[in-house]
Amino acid sequence: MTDITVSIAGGESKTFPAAVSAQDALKELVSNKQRKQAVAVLCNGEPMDLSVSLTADAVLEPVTMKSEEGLHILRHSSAHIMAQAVKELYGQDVKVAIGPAIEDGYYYDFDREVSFTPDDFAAIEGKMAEIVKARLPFERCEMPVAEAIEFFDKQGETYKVELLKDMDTEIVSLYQQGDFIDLCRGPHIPDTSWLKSFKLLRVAGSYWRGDEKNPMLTRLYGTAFFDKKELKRYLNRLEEAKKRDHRKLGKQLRLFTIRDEIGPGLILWQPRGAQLRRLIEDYWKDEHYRHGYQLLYTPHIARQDLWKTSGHLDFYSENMYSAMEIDEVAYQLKPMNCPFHIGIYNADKHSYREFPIRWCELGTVYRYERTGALHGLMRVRGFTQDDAHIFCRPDQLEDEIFNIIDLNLHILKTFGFDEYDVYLSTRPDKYVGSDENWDLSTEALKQAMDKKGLAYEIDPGEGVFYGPKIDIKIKDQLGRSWQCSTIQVDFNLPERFEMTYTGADGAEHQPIMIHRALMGSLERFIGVLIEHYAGAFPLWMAPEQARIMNITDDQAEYCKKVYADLRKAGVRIEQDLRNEKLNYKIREAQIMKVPYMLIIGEREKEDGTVTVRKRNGDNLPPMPPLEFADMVRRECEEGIKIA
RNA sequence: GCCCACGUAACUCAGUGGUAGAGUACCUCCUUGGUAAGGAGGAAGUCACCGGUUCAAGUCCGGUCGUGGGCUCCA
Repeated sequence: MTDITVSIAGGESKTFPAAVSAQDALKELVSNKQRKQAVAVLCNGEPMDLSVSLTADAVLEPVTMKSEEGLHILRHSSAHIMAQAVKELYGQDVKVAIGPAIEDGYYYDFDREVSFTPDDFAAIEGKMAEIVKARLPFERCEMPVAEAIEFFDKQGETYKVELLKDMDTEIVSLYQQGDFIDLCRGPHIPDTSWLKSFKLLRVAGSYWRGDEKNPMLTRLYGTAFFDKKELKRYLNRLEEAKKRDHRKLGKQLRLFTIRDEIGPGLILWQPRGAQLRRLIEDYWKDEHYRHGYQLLYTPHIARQDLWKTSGHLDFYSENMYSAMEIDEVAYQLKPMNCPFHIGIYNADKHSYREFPIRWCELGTVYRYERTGALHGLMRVRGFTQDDAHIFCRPDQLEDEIFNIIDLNLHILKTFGFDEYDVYLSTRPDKYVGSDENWDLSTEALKQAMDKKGLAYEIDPGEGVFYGPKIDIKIKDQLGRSWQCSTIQVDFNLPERFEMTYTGADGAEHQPIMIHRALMGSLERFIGVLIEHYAGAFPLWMAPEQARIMNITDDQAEYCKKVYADLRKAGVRIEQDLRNEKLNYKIREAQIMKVPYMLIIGEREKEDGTVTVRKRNGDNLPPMPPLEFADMVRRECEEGIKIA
């Protein structure tokens, strides 16, 4: 055992006997210097896999360098170094705003007359490398807010001044490396040389404090890692993710297209995409029927008065398309399906004995989205919700929520998603309905999730004004999480539309209404599916399950017969009988991610068989065509999970 | 909507003021080849749209539309 020399941010170091643990050594070093925060430890000159951060209460929290928190600290420091580089390069032209670490990296917002472009990256990265090489220590100091305001005001850093003015503490901490001093809570790496590998990634605009009334700043995004290999792995992952991008695959696999002459945010489903969608829809409808739902169809427009009654004109008009006049009456495109389902409810008188009523519809709605928000299939202007409305009595609420969650998770699982983030959004400041009802239904949502064993976070005050809700987000390959499922209790519409049922007591009561969508919208869900499977869909939802191909023209007639037989047997098969080499045909089928290729040469023709090549390159022994059809059927049945 | 970048053939992209290009796809011909691209030829573009600068604009400037990365919002 050798003695250990421990160094911390600011450059202090001390040698301790080997018997002292690094943690204790550090504690002593830190307390001696009365530092409130420090991070990272150099032990005998080598980085140890340990760092610490001290909270204001001087509680020592060891953090491994390789941990999320260690990485976070590194990236935060990298943001400071980037800001220093920018200030050194562009000096007085630039005001700094804020620069936190985020998932996968960090950013820093700048205010500059001329925006940055990726062309500036090389210069900034070069300057950062110089700063790293200079081994500048990160030094912490504290000062009263008033003093800090004066300090930053003198330098014209108006954003820092604004931040300081909003702070309710008396003392703030500043961090300095080289000549660059930034308002910061810390902690940071001991000195700039700790930043071994970093890269600027992109430039984007963002509003000061996220408010579009504020000035637009230029945001530089970057990332940093403890070693170059990890950075490389990260950049490779970004490349991989790009290859899975549903917009790229959607084009390559001929699933959907968006065209200027049709309009932005409006999806055209090509035959393969339409096939995929139909398979999903069929599965969805069958599963809903099995779970006691009834299917509805409703129109796309309704009289404007309907939207007045529903409150959409008051609360949602920004998202609605302008009215059209039909026989001197105003009509509007539907942004939601609910009022139509309520129309169906109100067409009859109802008894408590009918409940729960579960009505579902693949309902296409149109919502105005700002051009900058549109994104492939993920964010569009016309989309089809897998909508349902459940009408029930208060005592049925919890069971119904449970059933919905159960069906929800089951359907997500069938599509291969078993990881998601779940949020429970509670009563906002402005709301309708009684407190009693809110408490009752929030409790019902909680109970149902607990019963299902579903872990969730609470989003306080984020509920819709008409009721609490559960949101389930699934993550795509780029790490973005997409809200798909949503379950919302509604106290508003039953009231507005004067919905009633006759209770056991013979009196009229108001039903509880639940809105829910499991996939959210078919567009978004299919977008997520494309990225999830990188376009290589499981057999049961593959638009083209098999492609038959001949080696020479001599097998063309046999191929046509097998093709016809397999189509009749329910296999989604296409044929490639072109005068091309087998390699060429396989390559094309491979690019289109067709699960099975049926290869037909003289041997297969003689024996009346097909040779099956799987998408992964494996071959199955030759088999009669109908045996292949059975195999496909069995594999599909395994894929479609029925609950 | 806002900031930045981009828009050239069906697709992927080159082309920095002087006669519109490549690869793939498509069509024709040759080739009949057993597991990821055989060969030759042909057709294909109002360089997103509108306006301006210039002897000359795909290229420079302005506007419009669209796309991408973000901000905001959301299924």
